[in-house]
Amino acid sequence: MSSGTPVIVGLSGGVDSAVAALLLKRQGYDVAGLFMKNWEEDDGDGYCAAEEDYKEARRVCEILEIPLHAVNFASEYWDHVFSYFLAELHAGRTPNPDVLCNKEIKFKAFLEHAATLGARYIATGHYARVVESDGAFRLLKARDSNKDQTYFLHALGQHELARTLFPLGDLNKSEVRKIAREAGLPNHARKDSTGICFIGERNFRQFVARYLPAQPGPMYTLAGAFKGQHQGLMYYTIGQRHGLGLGGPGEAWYVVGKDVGRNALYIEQGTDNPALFAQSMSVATLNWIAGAAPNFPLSCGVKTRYRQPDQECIISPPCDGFSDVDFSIAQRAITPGQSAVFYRGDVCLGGGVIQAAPAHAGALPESSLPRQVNYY
RNA sequence: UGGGGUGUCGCCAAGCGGUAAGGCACCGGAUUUUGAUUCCGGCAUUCCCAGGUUCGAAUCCUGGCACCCCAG
Repeated sequence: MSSGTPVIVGLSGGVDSAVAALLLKRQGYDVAGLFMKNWEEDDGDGYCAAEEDYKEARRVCEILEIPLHAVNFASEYWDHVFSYFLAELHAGRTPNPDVLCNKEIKFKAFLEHAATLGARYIATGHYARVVESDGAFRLLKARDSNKDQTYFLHALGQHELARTLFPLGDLNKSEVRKIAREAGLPNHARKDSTGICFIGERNFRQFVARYLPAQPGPMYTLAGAFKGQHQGLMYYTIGQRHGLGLGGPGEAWYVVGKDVGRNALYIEQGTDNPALFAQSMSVATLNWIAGAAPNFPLSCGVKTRYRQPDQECIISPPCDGFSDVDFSIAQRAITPGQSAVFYRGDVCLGGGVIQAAPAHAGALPESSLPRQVNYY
């Protein structure tokens, strides 16, 4: 069945996508690679990271003896991912651009482009699994629980999963590197990439400052005590410790809230400060991978951030697009703008964007509640 | 210019004659396809200044200087 089926693999220059291509080829697919450049470097680092990635992708294709296509989705990336990223930051929230990047670029622009090239499937080096039964596709966590990336894939749907292969879903990272090494792939020991996808690892504050100029403002405790100046609300996120510059007596200080209207940052002391914990949250822009919403109330697991163990929760029926999610155990630093992703065992059900979470102690001033941003 | 108190890393803060704890902040690294969190490492040859006593002082003595409090 796989024999001769045309597949296009998104090649980043890293080990994972290279091994994905290798495995598909071994399985008999008609494999071609595609290198995406979605970000125009202009920060004068001397050399261009994308250039290096492209070279690696080329070398991989030479060894695998497969063709390599290249495409530039920089304008799509800017319009559908980065502009949202900036708008959310501007609104005092903490966006997850990679979730949107998957939805809008890798599993949309790329998927459509691959179709025009004649591909039946696209494939990536994501650690995740797709399983089909009776025509229904389910997204499952990767076998390597340490590398599972379903968190970033929760915004996909049936249309995308039906056309996607994740060849690494049953492998551990160490096995992937071993396969790469034994196959003589030059990038077998290349360091895992981090940072925003296609943009790369940056000093977050310096990077954001190029698009959203610093607007210093006051820092207050929830009781209203002035503690100093912050550099700009967009540079901080809930639960953040560093960058406040506050020494002195007592425990470390953490961000517990923002007030965009007053340009004020709220802080409290101690990693376990009650103001950092919430028993529930509201989630919007929900996507259900199955294509239809489940029955509510739904008892399931949830991640409020990448690599967090699943937490027990109950999802209430949506109302005007918002669902309340109650935790069994209060959660720390629930952050508006971040993704809440729901699971039942290994099955990723879908997820949405966190809107707000009432903290245990010290309700923030009303004006500090983040406003929702429309972006879909 | 009477009395009392205090001056140790950017900020808190141990030490009270034996050769400068710790925390916070900051910097670097690890972890990480967001942002965070977390973890590891670095961070005062020097204790307000100047003399003195002592084998040896941040710790004792003398004299300055600075700040705080209470009285005027």
